[in-house]
Amino acid sequence: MSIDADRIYCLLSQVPEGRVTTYKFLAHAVGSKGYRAVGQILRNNPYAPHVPCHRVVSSDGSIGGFMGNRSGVHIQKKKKLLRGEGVKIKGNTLSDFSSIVVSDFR
DNA sequence: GCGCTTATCGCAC
DNA sequence: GTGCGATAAGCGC
Repeated sequence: MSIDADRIYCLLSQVPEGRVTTYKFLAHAVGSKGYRAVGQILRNNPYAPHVPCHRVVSSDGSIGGFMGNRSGVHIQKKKKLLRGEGVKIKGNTLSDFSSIVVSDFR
């Protein structure tokens, strides 16, 4: 089955500020194991600012990478942005990730 | 305990 | 039609 990109955007859209989600759960939420596919959809991001791709992190709580290449220093800005929303970031990983990760969309 | 490899899905070329 | 890419999980050493 295919991952409904619209579903990804919908779930991500309902994630409040100061909270993040993981590729694994997003993929699982749509009923697929295409963890990478989720990132791929976010990579194109047709919904742009409506879909806070920087709010999506890896299952380990690490930022992983955004904008198609983790080399993007923009990640640093994202981390700071998330921190401004109430998300504490440690290096390349979320400190309170386990406390802010939304693993239950329903 | 840490590292590398395999599996999986979507999008771009 | 093929290849690459924002990951995840498992197996090996």
